[in-house]
Amino acid sequence: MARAGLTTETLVRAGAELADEIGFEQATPTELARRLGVRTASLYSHVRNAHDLKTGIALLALEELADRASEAVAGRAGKDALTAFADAYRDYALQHPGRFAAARYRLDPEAAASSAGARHAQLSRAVLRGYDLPEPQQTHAVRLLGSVFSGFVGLEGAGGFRHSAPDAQESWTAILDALDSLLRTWPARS
Amino acid sequence: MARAGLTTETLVRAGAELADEIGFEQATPTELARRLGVRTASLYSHVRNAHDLKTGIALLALEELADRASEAVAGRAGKDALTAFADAYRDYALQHPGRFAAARYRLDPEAAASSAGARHAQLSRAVLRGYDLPEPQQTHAVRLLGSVFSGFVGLEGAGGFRHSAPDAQESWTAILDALDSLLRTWPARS
DNA sequence: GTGTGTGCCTAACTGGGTTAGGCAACCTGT
DNA sequence: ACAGGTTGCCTAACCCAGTTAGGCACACAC
Repeated sequence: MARAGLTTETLVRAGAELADEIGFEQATPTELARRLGVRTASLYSHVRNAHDLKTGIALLALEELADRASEAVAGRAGKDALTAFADAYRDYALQHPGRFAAARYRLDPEAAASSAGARHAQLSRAVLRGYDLPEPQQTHAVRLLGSVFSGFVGLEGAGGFRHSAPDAQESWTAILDALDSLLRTWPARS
Repeated sequence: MARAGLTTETLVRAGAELADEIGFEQATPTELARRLGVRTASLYSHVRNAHDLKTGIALLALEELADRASEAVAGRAGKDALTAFADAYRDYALQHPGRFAAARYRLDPEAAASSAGARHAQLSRAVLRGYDLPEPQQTHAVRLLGSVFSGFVGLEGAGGFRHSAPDAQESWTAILDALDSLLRTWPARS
């Protein structure tokens, strides 16, 4: 019997493809093994268990997302940077729904530490450089941006905007305009 | 053997409790039956299957959330209404994490139609009455609010703000200030 | 007290996740 | 070219969740 040449890397990448096709939750070891033409038990030489596999996919997705965001922000500032950053995020979610769902998978502290989480935080702050906010407003703004992007994309993916006009793209543009305007005039403190 | 007096209603309410205690995903028919001192198969006289049970919990949560939001918005306007609405949403999520997760459960169109979805949409628009935005800006603003609240609460629940200062409450307040200010000066169009 | 309906049961099956242990394909050195 | 060890993938087995079919007995209606 020919060896399939599995590695942890292979499994995680194939798992990510699978997640994009059938959904992150449905990307089980059993289904993955089926796709790879291999018995389920064979996966367990390369990943500890199902959770481990999912964690691997999540880490891959976070890395890819950070790569794209980083590419988007490079050489841009102000609203340009904000828009490019936001679009990188949303486009990734639309092109890779399974991976994006994975990126929201709850990581245990150990996995979280080895994740691209820190890069994401840095990138958000880089976007805000053009707006010149003092601490702690900058942290609040980072959290606002994270909330809006994650919330919008989550709702869009769940079909929340599908059955009402205008379409999601239009709202997305308007919301980015609004955020830009907000960041330029962030209220000092009430 | 004494009858347990199960009904669909009982199961859904017990399921909601269970979800709050151990998580929505973990609130399985098996575990629910254990809690109720009943065999798993016995549940199937009252709910069609596991998905049906989860849908029931989701509908309950959406109803409860709409009740709270409605109560919060009544008799308030402008920033008052915005804050009360937002807090109702967030407080519910903090007090009932399982139910809140259920509220984000993907419903099939039939269930969605019978859900409190329409009430939620109405309530968002009611909050915005005080800000007097023309269409289509109002729709964009509704979607922005939905995105921010759902995103923030989602990130907070996932522990996204737990390991950095300042604490989530402070950012929440700042973000509501910022949103109020944004809504009062929403950019006409670029 | 008897009959009837139905609530919860037992039994059995499907399918996913996981572990233990074995066989054979590959690599390494001669 | 071949013998050694290594290791990749296998078979076999088990557990646990979800689900269905069918039966017993409790509770109410008379």
